Amino acid sequence: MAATIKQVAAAAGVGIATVSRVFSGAGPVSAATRERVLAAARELDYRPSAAARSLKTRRAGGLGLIVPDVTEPFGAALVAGVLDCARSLGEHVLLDASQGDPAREAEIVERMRAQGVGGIIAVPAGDPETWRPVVRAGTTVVFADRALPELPRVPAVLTDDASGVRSLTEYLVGLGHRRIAFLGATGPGRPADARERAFRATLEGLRVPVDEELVVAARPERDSAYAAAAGLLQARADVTAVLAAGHLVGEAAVLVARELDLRVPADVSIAMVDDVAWAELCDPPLTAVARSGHAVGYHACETAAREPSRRAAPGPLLLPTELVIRGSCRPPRGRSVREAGTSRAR
Amino acid sequence: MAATIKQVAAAAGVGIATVSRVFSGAGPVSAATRERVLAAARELDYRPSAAARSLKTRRAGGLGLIVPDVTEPFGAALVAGVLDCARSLGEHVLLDASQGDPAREAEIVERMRAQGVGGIIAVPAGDPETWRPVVRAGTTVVFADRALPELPRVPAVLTDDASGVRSLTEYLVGLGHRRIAFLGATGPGRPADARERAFRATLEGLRVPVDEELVVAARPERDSAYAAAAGLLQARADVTAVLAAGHLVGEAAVLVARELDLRVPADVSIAMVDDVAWAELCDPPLTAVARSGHAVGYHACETAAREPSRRAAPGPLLLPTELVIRGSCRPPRGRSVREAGTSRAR
DNA sequence: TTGAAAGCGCTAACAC
DNA sequence: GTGTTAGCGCTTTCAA
Repeated sequence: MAATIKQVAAAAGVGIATVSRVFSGAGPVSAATRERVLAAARELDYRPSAAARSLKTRRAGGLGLIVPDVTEPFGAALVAGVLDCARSLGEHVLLDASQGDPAREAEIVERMRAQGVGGIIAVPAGDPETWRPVVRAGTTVVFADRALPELPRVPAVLTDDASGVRSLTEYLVGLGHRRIAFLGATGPGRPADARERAFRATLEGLRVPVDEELVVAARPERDSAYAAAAGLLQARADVTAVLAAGHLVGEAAVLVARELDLRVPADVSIAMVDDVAWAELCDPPLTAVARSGHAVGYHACETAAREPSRRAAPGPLLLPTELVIRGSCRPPRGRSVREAGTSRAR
Repeated sequence: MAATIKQVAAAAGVGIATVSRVFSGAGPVSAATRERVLAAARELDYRPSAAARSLKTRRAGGLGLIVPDVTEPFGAALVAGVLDCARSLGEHVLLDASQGDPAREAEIVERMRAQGVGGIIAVPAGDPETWRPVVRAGTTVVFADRALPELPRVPAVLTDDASGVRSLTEYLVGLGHRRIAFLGATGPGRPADARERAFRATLEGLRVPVDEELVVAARPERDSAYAAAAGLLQARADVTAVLAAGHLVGEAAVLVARELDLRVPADVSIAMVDDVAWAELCDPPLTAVARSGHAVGYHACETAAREPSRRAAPGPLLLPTELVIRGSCRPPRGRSVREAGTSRAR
């Protein structure tokens, strides 16, 4: 169906090598010849075969992109970032979703390798064994939004969640909160660890005791998030603030508070990590830690395209987060900011 | 780097054709030989080259997917649907975002064709000329979420928006509303036409006059949506209900109502098309027309994979929508549902 | 500056 | 059942 290089060559009255030179941009071709070739090609609707080219050059090109779930706002933004960067690089992208399942991820990686992608950008599902052989085989791999400690040599682009959680925790404590619940979001691609550690560390730094009962974790599903939030808020009416470590638990906290007739922020303050669209639509709008999935994707793609040799020093690239203060947090009932400040001082 | 079929053949002590038979699944191979080949392949970490295969078979495989924006909830769901289906088909997918720009779309299509994809699924940006040559060249094309009237022969998978809007309009009128504002969402991939037409038709069918001043449209950006909603609600305090034809205008309506100190649903009822995550988190939760992007993507992918010959009769596949009633709509002030019913009868 | 020719790794006839 | 062989469309020496 499609025209081949041979037909174009014949039509233009030149050798196939010349046509190849015109299209691959390499090698010298006289302007006149180039014109003739281009005209013939246009006439025949010729389109160089990517398959043949990559068979010959042994690099197929294209970037593989693996995210847990394109439906998650952060994942979608990450994909958009990669797409934007790939576009400027002239690369195409192969996308697949791992659902955070290592077995599925392994399959996807396998297929992408067979496709001959020039590099893979992934939010890794967790199993380092999936990646070790890939890296060893020389395929460029860049981790995004999550790194695997077992593979410190693989470049990674992350958001600085620890600092985001620290800011948020300090903000809450500064408002006067002492009994702050931490709703962790573990699961695929998102072990609560970093965020939870940051929460604990900040509290300790501020000399606020960590109430273990108030640190809970949910799997990344609505049900689990809801159960965790409900269990927490029902059992402990003395909680004055909830720090949700992800938008799913944030959503759950808002819903549970409403169910329990807890007014936000009069009865409980709520804040979360991930500034998703609805944070602003909530009533009151939710204070959140914003992190840019687009930036993560864009930088990951840039890194993947860069020559491995001229890459930045090892260690993940940490992108900043931003604390967006809206109306969902207030000093705990019966205390003003001032009193809170005082009580912190003593 | 990677092992070739030749090396595997040598290692297994067989001819390359045998190895090919084992991996392509075609042709008879004795169990013993197959085992030997598989073992050798595993040993060498052999992976058939997709490039060589598609060069030979002249069908590269893979599906191209073009959406306006992966960041839109509906678009993301559509992508997820395609991914799910492609996975079960054993196909990979090439993704790109057109931003609803025909020129960009044309570029993307061009690249995908060069890649030799087996079919393209697209939410078309609007220019039929992009698609005509593709279709003529014999490439499988399936439109999703939007069809091009100029190309009636291209299979399409759509949601039945007209019926969704009709249900919603009837619901609102049934509640007693007469001055219903329609906030259209035009723009990339989403001409308000179908929804607006359904709105008008339903109103007319119900003998409710259409107030032209209350039918406005916004471009699919937050600013434009907000401006449209604000202009409408400020100019016409007598509006009792807002039907937002998309989640962006829905969001704008909620925000503007809050800004204007309009209580929902006491002062205005609000409902929208597209049941996005925040609809349930709003206070009150928003009544919405749900349509499944996942289903659209899944079916589009199935259609693209099906033999063109054994495809269903022409005409788009219409997927159902569902009216999800929540708390954001109520009879207009000073009227009960009963009165409203009465007034409708007269 | 251009053309001829040798494959890249694989599949599909066709022989055995 | 299995091996041999002829390309698929392209890039890339090497000569001319």
